[in-house]
Amino acid sequence: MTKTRGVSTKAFALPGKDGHAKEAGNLILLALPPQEHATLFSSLEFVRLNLHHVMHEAGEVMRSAYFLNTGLGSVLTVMPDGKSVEVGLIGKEGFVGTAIVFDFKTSPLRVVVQADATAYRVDVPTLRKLLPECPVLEKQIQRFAMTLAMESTQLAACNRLHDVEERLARWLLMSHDRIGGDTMPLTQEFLGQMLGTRRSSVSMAASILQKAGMITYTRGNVTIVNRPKLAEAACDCYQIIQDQKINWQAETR
Amino acid sequence: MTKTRGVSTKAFALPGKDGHAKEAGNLILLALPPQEHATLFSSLEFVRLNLHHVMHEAGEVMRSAYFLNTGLGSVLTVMPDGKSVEVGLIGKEGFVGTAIVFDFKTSPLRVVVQADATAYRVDVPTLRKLLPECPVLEKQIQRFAMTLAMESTQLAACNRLHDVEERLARWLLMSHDRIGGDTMPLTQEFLGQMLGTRRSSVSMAASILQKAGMITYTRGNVTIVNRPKLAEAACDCYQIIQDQKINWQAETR
DNA sequence: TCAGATAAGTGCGATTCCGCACATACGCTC
DNA sequence: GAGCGTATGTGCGGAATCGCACTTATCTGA
Repeated sequence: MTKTRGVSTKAFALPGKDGHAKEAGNLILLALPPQEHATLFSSLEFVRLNLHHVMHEAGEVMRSAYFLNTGLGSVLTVMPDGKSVEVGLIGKEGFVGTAIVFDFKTSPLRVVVQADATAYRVDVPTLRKLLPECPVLEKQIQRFAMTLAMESTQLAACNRLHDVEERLARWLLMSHDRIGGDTMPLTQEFLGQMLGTRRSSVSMAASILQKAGMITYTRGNVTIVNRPKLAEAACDCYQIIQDQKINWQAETR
Repeated sequence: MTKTRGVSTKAFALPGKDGHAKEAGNLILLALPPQEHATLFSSLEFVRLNLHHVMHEAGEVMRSAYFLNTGLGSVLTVMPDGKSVEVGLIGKEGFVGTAIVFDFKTSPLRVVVQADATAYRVDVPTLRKLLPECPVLEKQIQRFAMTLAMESTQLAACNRLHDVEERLARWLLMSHDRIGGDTMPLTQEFLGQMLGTRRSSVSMAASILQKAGMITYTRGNVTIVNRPKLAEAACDCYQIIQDQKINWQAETR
């Protein structure tokens, strides 16, 4: 596990489905006061989520919520014609199912797993029952929801104003930040859905980044080989989003 | 005042700066229970906001929050180079300053007034002090914040995937919904900032809509003359956002 | 080892949008 | 009503992207 950015890395053990203790990497869980942790404890189920597993489907009733430990999830707006655009990324710093905390039953967004992930899952009815007893948890999820919302507004502008190559570089950096290694399981088709563009546009852009020595890729895998150079190719949006999160993390009443 | 969509239209009087009673059109205020209304009462200041007045500047500390009665506000993501994209609209159904309720001091978004507006303004420190005594208000603002966030994700996809003409039509419909009359004070330059495109692209698109008999416009003013036809020219996003809001309004635990 | 499935490379015409510039038209003020 | 500031119309070449289709490469499993 990598650094946890200012939050205690002291992991605690929770029981997994298979009876083995698992390490919690999720930063929201790690930061909970002991009594809230104790309250949640028995309701969390450790799960492994496969690549492209759909955690929430757009418009459908949400049945589970997830605290990711490893891997990451993509939040997508899906159009009636099937086209999609990514509007947010959720890793171990966050929570999948923010709308639940505001008493909504459905969400218009799809959330899919990128890279195999591990998470603690909780049933929505259970979570609703426990939330009143966990004010810190509720507040943390709410704040994360707003952080995610702000990220989506920046991505909205980025997707409107910047070209594919810049956005691809930006996207790779954002994912790289939340994944252990330098190699990520990605197809160009998938990247097209994230960036809201054609696969062939991704192909051209990826080819340019590869020739420039920033990345290499083979069928279904992208490896970042020169991150600083990749950061130069990305638009400012990457840094803007980073800075925003840092600012907001620091801001408390 | 128009219909208030399922919320009691019984207006209540609040003292204005000039001592005269003003009518509250803001739906959140109207739906408050009497005791919360009483708590807020004396802290609200009736204000008139001029066209293009900046209610919140991106990145700056928020000093006031606003409950709009008439007119509307645009929420914008602003890029370092000055380009901008609209990511949300706030009218009398909402609240300007949602981040405050989650204990954030700043917001990365600019909120500007479109069409002259009237609002109840409250100082941020005062609001923070009163919120613990107003759980219904807090919950309502939080839910509105999420609704706005979901709207922004749909706009993100729309701005990425649809062309200027469709987006312009969509935008005019959305604004028309929240403004009393059919004529709106809009320049093409302003519309370009909303849609994240060049003024001249707006000029071309507006010209097409005018020739098709949907709108007319003169220097700084746009009038909608055939709304149904305009709705046909807009992308599905208009209807999708409408439906989402209706769904979410109905959803309570 | 071969067949089928899936991923990636490439080409092409059409379209949209870009940045920029300049001309024109409108409305306000003196 | 003359002049000025601002809004709008329009044109141009170029760049990015689109939609589509076809080829090539790679992986997988029978």
